[in-house]
Amino acid sequence: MAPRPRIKDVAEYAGVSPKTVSNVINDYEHVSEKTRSAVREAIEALGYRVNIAGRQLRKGRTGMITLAVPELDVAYFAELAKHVMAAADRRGLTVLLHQTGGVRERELAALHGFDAQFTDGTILSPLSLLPRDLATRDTRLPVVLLGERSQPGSADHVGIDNVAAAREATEHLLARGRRSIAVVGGALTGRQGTDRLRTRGYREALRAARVPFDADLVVPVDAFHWQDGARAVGAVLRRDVRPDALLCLNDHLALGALRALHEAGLAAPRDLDVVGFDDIEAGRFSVPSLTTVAPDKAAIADSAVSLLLDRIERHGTEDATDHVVEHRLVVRESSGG
Amino acid sequence: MAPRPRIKDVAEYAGVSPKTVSNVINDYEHVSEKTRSAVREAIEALGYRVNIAGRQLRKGRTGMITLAVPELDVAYFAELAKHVMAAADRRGLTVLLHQTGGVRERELAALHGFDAQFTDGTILSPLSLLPRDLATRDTRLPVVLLGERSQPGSADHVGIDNVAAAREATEHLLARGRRSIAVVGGALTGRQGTDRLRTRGYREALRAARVPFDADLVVPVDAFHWQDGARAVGAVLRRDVRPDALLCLNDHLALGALRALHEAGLAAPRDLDVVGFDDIEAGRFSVPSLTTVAPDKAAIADSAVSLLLDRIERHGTEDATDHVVEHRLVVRESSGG
DNA sequence: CACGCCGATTACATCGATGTAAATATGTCG
DNA sequence: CGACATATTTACATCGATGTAATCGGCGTG
Repeated sequence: MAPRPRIKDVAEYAGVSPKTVSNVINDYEHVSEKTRSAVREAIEALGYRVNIAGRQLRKGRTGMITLAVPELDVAYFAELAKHVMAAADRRGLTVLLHQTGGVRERELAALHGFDAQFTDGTILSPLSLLPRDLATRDTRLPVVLLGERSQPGSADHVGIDNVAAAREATEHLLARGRRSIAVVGGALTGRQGTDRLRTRGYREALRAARVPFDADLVVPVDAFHWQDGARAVGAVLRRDVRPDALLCLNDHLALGALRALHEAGLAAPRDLDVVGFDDIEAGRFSVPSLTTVAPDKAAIADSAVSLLLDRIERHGTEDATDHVVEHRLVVRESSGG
Repeated sequence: MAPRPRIKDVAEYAGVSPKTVSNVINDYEHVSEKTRSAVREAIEALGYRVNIAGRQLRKGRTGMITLAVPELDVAYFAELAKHVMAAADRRGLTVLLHQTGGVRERELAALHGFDAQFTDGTILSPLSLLPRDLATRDTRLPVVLLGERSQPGSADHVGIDNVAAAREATEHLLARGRRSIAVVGGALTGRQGTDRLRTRGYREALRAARVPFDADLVVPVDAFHWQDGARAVGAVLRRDVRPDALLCLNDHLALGALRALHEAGLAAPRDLDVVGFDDIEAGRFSVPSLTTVAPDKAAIADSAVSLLLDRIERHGTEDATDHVVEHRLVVRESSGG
């Protein structure tokens, strides 16, 4: 098996210097039409491809960015990844996709590790990262954070207004006459994560409607998967008084909850309402279909990529910015009967 | 902003040669404990990180492989990607994930394009690739195909026995007394794709049970998404005689079908049975839960990575092999009343 | 026809890390 | 103590591509 041809081989084949071949490849303007086509032919004939390592070593840029999300089999992240790849593609970038499992150590690796220094920058959707991890990060490596806003000013950030989104969802349930609304996946203490923010929005809505807050209705979960939603329903149903609505902090939880409710002989919206977050495709086709807060994923992806590219190109030392993208409440069967 | 330190800077700081630093980084055995720790300190002090481009240029391998799938928001591929990443991780490889959209041009790019020459090898799940695309491919670039077996012998391949799987699923429906089984996503002609093979298994089961085959029951779809399953149900229900079972060639189709049936006032398994393929998580939590053919995704991922690694390391010119991994029928509510 | 100009092409150094082989240090044994 | 084996460290070349600056060649002009 012949080794891969190098630029030098192409040069010899075409009877020119290596640099001329490079000039052709990079569309340098001062190359005569004749040499240009001769080189093109040589490239074709030898099946030559640029060696990215060599180019990167010389140029200092890879044209690749890393997208690090907790898990791909969480539909929200898969859908988001799709948008990010599309946005990157439009700008001539390639995406290296990475799963962190939501584990701090691997989120750190996304910031500092192999990928981070290999690609030109990182878009990270953190779950466990601590504020100090960001404070002490190597600012030479461009980063954009999605979702959680760990520490204002520590890095560019893109996300929806989680407090407002949760408030609107809760208002919707209140407007339907629901008064005992459980927050599945909610959190009162702990890190300033999405769960905290959404729980705050929920409380704001309650207060505005003068509905007393009951800490018992905040149901914590281990993770944001289907089975956690199902388990949470188990816990909720063991209470003396059954809530009349579930505000689930993502769609997987909500869909798992719908399933568990079904098994318990209950149905939304007949017996209680169910609302989720993320607007994943499964929620459009579930029975009942799922009311959800739909973030503008395309806008998130687009902002993230363009912010990152700014940082990369400007070696940006400007202050970190915070981009808030649109969301809207999509009312479907699970709270719309 | 200080430039990133190079190995040379570390060497100067520690008072040794660059090569010694390299030796420490690569855990070369003959380095005295004293220099080792001095170098470690220097690395720490300067915040040094290996420059992958330099290393790769020298070593010739990237330690990265490409995984190219049609779409990440098809749950099966997202779940598969997760397994592939885990398998790669165990072998010290990083995965570059790529979406082809199922478009031939981009599947070709996965074989020959940027990624293919950049990473050490490619695992490709093709949809539109033609046999000749594989016949003419550059065999210097290691490739493993998943799912469709385009052309025996053209490249290593990993998949389940689609014919047997479809036969078993059909036998299951026949055993439940179903006699009019529609194949949603089925195909009688066209490429030797998964759909063809599964349709063949379906027919084999019918023949064995002496149930006449009705070509009208083969319902083609545009794509294998939820909405296509829903649409197919619309078509099926417009027929004079309603089938008593739907064999959907993936779970998304099946779940879309369940939803459409619900809207039509029908329910599985009461009015008809529904079976899918892939065993995606959504099918475990749907109402009703979904009977499905579960491929051993972990095994697929593991075989694929290890086959690819073989090719890479042995510059394998051996004949292409074909790995068949296990599958099993998981019977749930949608055909288990 | 000599000169200057500009477009086309090339020689050479360089990006950062590491393999090779040689040089140097350390240790062992008779 | 000297010879020799072994352990540690180093100089140098190299991986492939491209930026810099120098060279080459053709053309118009005085």
